[in-house]
Amino acid sequence: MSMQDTASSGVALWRLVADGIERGIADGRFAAGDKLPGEMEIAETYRVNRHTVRRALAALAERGIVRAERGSGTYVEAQKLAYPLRSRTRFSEIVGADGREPHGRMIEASEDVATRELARELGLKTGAPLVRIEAIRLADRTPICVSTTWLSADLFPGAGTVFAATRSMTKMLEHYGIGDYRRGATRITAGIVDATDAARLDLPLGRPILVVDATDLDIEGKPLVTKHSRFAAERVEFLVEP
Amino acid sequence: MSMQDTASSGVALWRLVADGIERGIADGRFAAGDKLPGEMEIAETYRVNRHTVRRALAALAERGIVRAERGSGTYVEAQKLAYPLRSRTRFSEIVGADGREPHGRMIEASEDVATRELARELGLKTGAPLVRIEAIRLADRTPICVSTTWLSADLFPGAGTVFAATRSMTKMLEHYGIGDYRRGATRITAGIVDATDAARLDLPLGRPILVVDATDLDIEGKPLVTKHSRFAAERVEFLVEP
DNA sequence: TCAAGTTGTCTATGATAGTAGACAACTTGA
DNA sequence: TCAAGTTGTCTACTATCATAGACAACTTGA
Repeated sequence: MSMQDTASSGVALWRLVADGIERGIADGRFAAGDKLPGEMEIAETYRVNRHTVRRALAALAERGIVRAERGSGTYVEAQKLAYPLRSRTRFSEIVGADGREPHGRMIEASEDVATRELARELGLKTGAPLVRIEAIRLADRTPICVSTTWLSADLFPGAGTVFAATRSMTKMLEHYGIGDYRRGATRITAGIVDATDAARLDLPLGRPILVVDATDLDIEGKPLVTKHSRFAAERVEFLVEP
Repeated sequence: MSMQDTASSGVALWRLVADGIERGIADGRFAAGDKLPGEMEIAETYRVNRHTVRRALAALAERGIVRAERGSGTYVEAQKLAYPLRSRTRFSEIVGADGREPHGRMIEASEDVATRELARELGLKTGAPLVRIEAIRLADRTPICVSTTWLSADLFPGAGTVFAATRSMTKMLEHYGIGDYRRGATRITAGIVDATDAARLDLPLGRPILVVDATDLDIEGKPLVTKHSRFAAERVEFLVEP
């Protein structure tokens, strides 16, 4: 296939190759540490020029998924981020412990009112005013999860602005005088990524996600925030320790 | 956003715009028959050049999803023709019920002899003389299907000429004294349009077609005609009712 | 009838995408 | 040591992608 003799789909060839290799890693055809086929061999299997393969591998290397070694080969880097689920769960600490650099960014903040479920989680009344924050978290340049966070608009006025500035849930809570907090109940399910999250997580459509619903409590056990997070399943591994 | 100032994702801008518009149609923000915003307005909402919008609209028009009218605007194309598969299936009635005007036209008629399969379908002997009719059916000006019809040359002499004049299978059968008929077995498969049918259906090459093989029977259950029809999949939706 | 707004077409320019070939630099195993 | 195989880099060429501006052709409503 070439761009010259087929109708263009609007998706670059190198992207198709990169997605193919990434899928191979995600579903275990290539394990962490494995050597990928040579660039020429990949080029032949995809019927594509070697330079196009190199473009695909460069994109994967940029995201830390593979690593090229001159003279030797290209190896699968992608070890899943080990994400322990403890009562004290801080994204930045977990990523830092993995030797990677944590980043956070707010996508959107808005006013909302509590549904019955949200009110129960947060210990508020149905219809109580809430702040809803959509945020994304990354390790190095790789998106790990997107999460929707709700918290009381009465207790945390202007929380969206504060979070946008601090880029950290922990620092945002400190701003309101919350020195420490801990994880309450955590529910884990799985699903398929939707189009919006796919774009945010830089995932192809149809990939599995880990869905985590959790509420953080203050030291007295009073609910502070409740979150609905979607993790790229292929980039993270939850560790539940007794 | 432009290819110049952001890291490329490997997905063309026009494709993102086209996907966005298509999603808008799919989730009902634009209904069938609606006028889309002007090209300039779309360009502004997506922060993109008008030519890029035109590329996106061209791709959608190519697939029959929108239709541009010079000087007026770009409109969401009619929804798929709902085509119920009942024992009494008349193209003209189905199209009329959809508020559109049915048309038929003979492309070609020729003498033929029955293969074993055709003979079995029509209750004739292998090698029996047949009339073969190629015809096209349209709703308003949109081609819906092309079909090849075989019927006995002994029972229906000059059928090709009669069909060319009446432009209707029902009227042609009336000419031979057949007042009513009903649909026998119907087999549905799908395929890719070939060059000949593509030209007749005004379809780009590579588009999917619904292939229907069916035999019509008289009121006593005796086979009258057998047909091999190819429907433009993007213009029709079969409804199977219990 | 006419002005405003719409799609269609043309030219032009620069950045990306993809192919092609050649050679350098390096690793591995015999 | 050496040949084979690997990744890295360079040049060259073509097609596509995206932007920009101008104007033609057409529709609509006042």
